[in-house]
Amino acid sequence: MSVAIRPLIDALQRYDAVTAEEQAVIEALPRTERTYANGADIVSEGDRPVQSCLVLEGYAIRTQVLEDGERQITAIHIAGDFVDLPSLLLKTIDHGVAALGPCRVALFPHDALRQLTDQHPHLTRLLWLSTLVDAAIHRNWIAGMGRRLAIDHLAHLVCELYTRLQSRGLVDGPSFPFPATQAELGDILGFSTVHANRTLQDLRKLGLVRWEAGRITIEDYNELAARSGFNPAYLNLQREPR
Amino acid sequence: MSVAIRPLIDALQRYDAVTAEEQAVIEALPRTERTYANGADIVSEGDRPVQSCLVLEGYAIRTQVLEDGERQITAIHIAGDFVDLPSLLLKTIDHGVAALGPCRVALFPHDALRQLTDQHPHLTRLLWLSTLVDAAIHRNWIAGMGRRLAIDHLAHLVCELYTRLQSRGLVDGPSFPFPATQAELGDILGFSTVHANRTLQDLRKLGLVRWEAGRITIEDYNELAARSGFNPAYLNLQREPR
DNA sequence: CGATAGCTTGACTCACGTCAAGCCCGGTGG
DNA sequence: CCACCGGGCTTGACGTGAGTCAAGCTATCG
Repeated sequence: MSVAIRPLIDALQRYDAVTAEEQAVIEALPRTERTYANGADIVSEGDRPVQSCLVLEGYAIRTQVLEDGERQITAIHIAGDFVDLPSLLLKTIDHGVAALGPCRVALFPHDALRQLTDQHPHLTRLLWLSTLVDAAIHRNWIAGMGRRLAIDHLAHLVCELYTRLQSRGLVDGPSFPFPATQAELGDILGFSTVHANRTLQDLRKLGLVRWEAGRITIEDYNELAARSGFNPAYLNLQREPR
Repeated sequence: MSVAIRPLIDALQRYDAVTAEEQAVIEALPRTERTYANGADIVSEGDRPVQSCLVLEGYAIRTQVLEDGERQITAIHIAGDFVDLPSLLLKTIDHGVAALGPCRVALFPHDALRQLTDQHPHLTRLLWLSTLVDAAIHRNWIAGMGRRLAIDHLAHLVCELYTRLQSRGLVDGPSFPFPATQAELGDILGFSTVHANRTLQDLRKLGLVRWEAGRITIEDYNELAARSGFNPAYLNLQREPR
């Protein structure tokens, strides 16, 4: 039972030391576990959730559906990410959360989390920090969408995912699972499905990545990072007093 | 002296009641005031700030410069916004903060803010919330850049700015100051300068906005909001227990 | 062994970028 | 007072990155 929560503690440990007492506080949090199938809604747009959702295994995405029915994915969350923590304070949620591939999550009631923020300032800062890193990732997506060519935007995304997964021990050498279809890749990057396909092929032809059967393999990280200007500093993966 | 800090308290009051005691805590925070000229750097990319910056008057922007020298503006901050609060926890800052037009700010040392987070959980939650609203704004920019036509993306921005300024009492009827050049508008929306100009003209020709001499006047808010799918819910401007 | 979801390709269109020139206006200095 | 300058705005001509439409292909699964 206390095993289930490990991904969160490990994620926070990357930012700053989490004391044994703080770990016990996290492990004592009431929670329920749930598994969602690929594509299932975890939180629907417009809900007022009374609990927050942490990814234990797999991927969750935030999605926004626009007036004309087009969809934009605004964030990708990996195991250890507290996807829906903002709903603790942001009462109105204007986007949905869905499973990308099969996804196991833990749900924490808001009152228990709020109590934690009343009693444990350092843990609160670490949770706050995790939402600030999400915002830093958002800003990098904005820069990519506004100013990068399609191929470099995609290259940057691959570097970002690789680095985030790697920091949690979720990669196999240069390769990691990523169960998105090309239509979903388009929704992530802001491309049409056709253009997502062509851009992927361009990266393949350059010998930079392989992407098949729900798995990405990086063939030349240095070139990917160089051409897309990827610099992992914004992910704040160094341990510092926070 | 206690007047200077009013914009922050007013901003937080929009989210939830701030008690007299909490107001006193904010007013007691040590701080210095500074004024920057149009375009001046407030925080440079790569700095490790030891203080956080609140906008008192005018506008501040976050900017990211890409490998090829192109610039993307990733956020616009108005009076009452705690622009640089993330640097309290996010030790590595991968973007710059600059003045858009003349800008007056207050600078708060990090150790005082950290102490506040140790002692005042409710205030901490409100500050946290303000950074969560920033992230929600980022997600809407992502959706706009990825999925909206230029003209609707611009219309959405105008609605967003108007609503945020209005919630702080910073508009004159349908009109508000906005000292960006068209080149800067392009950097905000991810357009070339030429396209920013043409898109603006399209909005003008439709009779939806006027934009002259550093001032935006909304001529038809309903149509702007309708065509761009603007829904202010994500700004979380209702008072709720947080 | 169809059915279906996902991938790939080609042909064509269009939104937006680039390049280049001209205009307007306020500021500066002779 | 006027010539000059530069920043910002506007316009036209043209190129290109990405979208759309449509079809065929491939793999998986009941």
